This record gives sequence, C-alpha cells and structure tokens, in this order.
Amino acid sequence: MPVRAPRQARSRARREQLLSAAASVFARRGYADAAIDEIAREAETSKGGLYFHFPGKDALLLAVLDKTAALLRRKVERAMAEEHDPVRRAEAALGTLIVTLGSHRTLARVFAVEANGAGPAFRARVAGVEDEFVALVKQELDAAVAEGAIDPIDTDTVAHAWVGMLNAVLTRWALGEDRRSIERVYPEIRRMLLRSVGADERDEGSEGSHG
Amino acid sequence: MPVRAPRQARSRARREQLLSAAASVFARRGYADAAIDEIAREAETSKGGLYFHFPGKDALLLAVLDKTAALLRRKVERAMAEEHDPVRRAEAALGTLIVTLGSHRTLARVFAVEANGAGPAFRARVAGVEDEFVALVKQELDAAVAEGAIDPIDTDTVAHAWVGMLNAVLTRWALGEDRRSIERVYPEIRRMLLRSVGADERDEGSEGSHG
DNA sequence: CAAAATCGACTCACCGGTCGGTTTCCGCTG
DNA sequence: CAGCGGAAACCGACCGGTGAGTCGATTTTG
Repeated sequence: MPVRAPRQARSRARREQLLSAAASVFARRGYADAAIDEIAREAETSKGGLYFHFPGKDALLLAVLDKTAALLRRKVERAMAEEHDPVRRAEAALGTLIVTLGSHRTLARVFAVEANGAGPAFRARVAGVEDEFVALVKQELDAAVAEGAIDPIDTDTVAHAWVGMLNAVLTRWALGEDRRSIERVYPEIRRMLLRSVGADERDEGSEGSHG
Repeated sequence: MPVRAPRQARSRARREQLLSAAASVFARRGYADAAIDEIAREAETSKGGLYFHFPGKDALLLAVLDKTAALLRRKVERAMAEEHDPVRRAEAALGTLIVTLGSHRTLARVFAVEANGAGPAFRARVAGVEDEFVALVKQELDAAVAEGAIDPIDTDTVAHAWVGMLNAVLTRWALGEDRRSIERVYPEIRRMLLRSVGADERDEGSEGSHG
C-alpha cells in the first residue's frame, strides 16, 4: 500500500461510509423519514459532501439495494457451485440467503422492509432480485422433477412460495428487537420445505460426504 | 345507548367514506406520500371535515388497519367454526385469510405492504394481528400432533412459516398490477403446506362431507 | 337557537436540493 | 524541497416546495 492514499481511495472510502450510514438510517427511520442531514452526520461528513458523491436521496437507497443484491448473488452463486444434487442446490441457495441477510440485520431490513414502502422504483428493484432467486430455485426444482428426485409439482408456484416464505421469516426477524439468530429456526424451515415437495432429508444423504 | 339515529348516521357515513378514501389513497401512494387533502377530496369532503372525525393522519391509518383486522377475525372465526378436524381448521383459517384479502386488494395492500413501511407503531399493529393468527394456527397444529394426525413438529415455527408464506404470497399479489386472483394458486400452496407437515389431503378426507 | 358538522385559507416546521466559498490533495516546476 | 496552481472533495447557510395541522367563519340539523 502506498503511503499516500490515492484520490480514488479517499473517495471510495467516503462512498462506503455514506452507504453504510444510509443503510443504518434507512433501517432506523424508514426511507421517508430518513433525513439527508442525519445520514451525512452519521457518515461524519456534510450534506454538501454527500451530494458530491450521490445525486440524490433515491440514488442512495438504490445503491444500498444494489450493493446488497450483489452481495447475495456472490454468496449464493458460490454456495450453489459446491453442490451437485438439484434439491441440495436449491436448498443451498435459500440457506445462503438466510445466513447472509441473517448476519446483516441492517441490510436485511432495508432490503426486505423499507424498500417496499418507499415507492414503485425501489420495489421494482427488490422484486427483480427476488425474481432472480425464484428463477434459480425453479430451475433446480425442474431438474429435480426431471430426474425423478421429487414428485411432479408446479415448480413455479413452489419456487415463489419458498422464496416468499424465507422472505417472510427474514422480514419478521429483521423487524424484531433482538430475537436470537434466524439460523436457529432455519433447520425446521428447511425440513418443512423439503417435505413440502416430498424430498425427505434421508432421501438425498447418499452422495455428499463433507460436513 | 340512546338511539339518536340521524346525527350518528350522517357522522358514521362520513367516517366510512373517509376510511375508504384513506385506504384507497394509502394503497395508491403509500402512507408517506398520501396527502390529507387528497384523502379529503376523494371522500368528497374537506380537510377541516376530515379533522373533525380523525385527530390526524396516523389515526386514519390505524383505523383502516383495525377495520381490516376486525374483518379478518370475523371471517376466519366463522370459517373455523365450520370445521372439526384440527388440520382442516388450520387450513380453513389460512384459506380464509387469502380469500378475504384476495377480494380486497386495497386493504390487502395497505395491510400487508404500506403499513410495514410507515413506522413502528403501524408495524406493531399489523404484527400483533399476524401473531393472533399464528397462535390460532399453532393451537390447531398442536391439537393435530396430540391426536396423532400429523408427525411431531415444531408447531410454533411451522405456524409462523405458514402465515409467513401466505403473507408473502399476498404481498406479492397486492403489489402486482392485475394478476389473476390468488385463489388460482392457492390450491397448490395448500397442497405444499399440508405435505410440509405430512398431512396429505387423502389422509383427512374421512369425515367432512360438504363441498 | 345551540350543537354538530363542514369548510378552506393560512401558518409553520421540515427537508431535499443548491451553490458559492473553503480546504485538501497532488503534480509540477524552479 | 518550497511553493504554486488547479482539481477534487468538502462545507453549511440558504432557498423553495410541500403538506400536516389550525381556526374562525359558515352551514346543517334537531
């Protein structure tokens, strides 16, 4: 690392600070009630400084949303790559969503709650990301059906329902004061989901061998 | 309770108009962006008139929420009373929620979407209602487990998950432009839910006999 | 007529966004 | 290395729109 941080470094650091502060304030107050001044203060800069980096309040929320989406995509992709069985891959995707957002309460809250109440544009952004994951899950379910691992089902509806359920669980958790980690309840959820398509855990414990 | 009709009648009618207009505007614009003036106009009265009936914007939303909750309670209670089997009763409760909100898109949207983005107080109100239904479902699931109709499960988590899934489906639908009625997809959801606790439809078709 | 109900002009706090001025940083030159 | 010039980054007072809530006047009702 150079002793003198390049221009870009300072700039990027500020951006991160702003994004982080924005997420925090949005989560705490909701989009509408979040004041630009408060975000600037929490990022230890000023309103003018903020507007140097972002053109407006909406861009700030959009950026938080995109950052979160990117994080989720990265993690989910990695997790799915480690599995071969379709049902396992689907389950890995969902589990990863839970674990990832589960360790970022602030992002979870902005992503799953506040963005939905902040207007059509933001809603659309989130819906788009959700649809991505639904498609991912559906694809695996289709594969599972094709190879006879599970009974024939309406994979589209089921995929929506699965993602929806997780979303609901997540929302609930993100809103709660400080309930214990989601990961505690996920196993039971997971069992439900698998049973709901007739894929019992026992049925698939035949090839994977790592912990 | 004296029955001084006329006055109360006019008053109550206005109140209803206001509530209905409020729900409509909240659903269309979201709580934050809903203007009192617009609500008043849509209710064919004036801002002053509105403030004669409600102390503030928040009271308006709260009233809409309470009205919706009352409607749901009424319908669900009635539907459950018609069933004897625990699993059926649980399913009846959920199905009724879907059908009821499914035929009141505006209320559904305010209840399931906007209220969550409108601040802690409103959120709490909705969460409270949701918890009621979770408790109802859990109670039936417990009974089902006790009488051996379904395998032992973490009924609390499952009840939360069930209600959560419905909520997600509902939210999704309330946000969509004009997708076809939820009732179209509910059967598949229902099948999933039942399978998720190991209660196949076939298992319970033994006593009830009405259509 | 008195109370209930309605009206809408007005007030006022708030907040997103602007802008001219200031500071920080870095490359360059002598 | 001093120091200078300009761009990048930052600052916060200010502006303007908006909209919730107020209130005295007015109409309706019993």
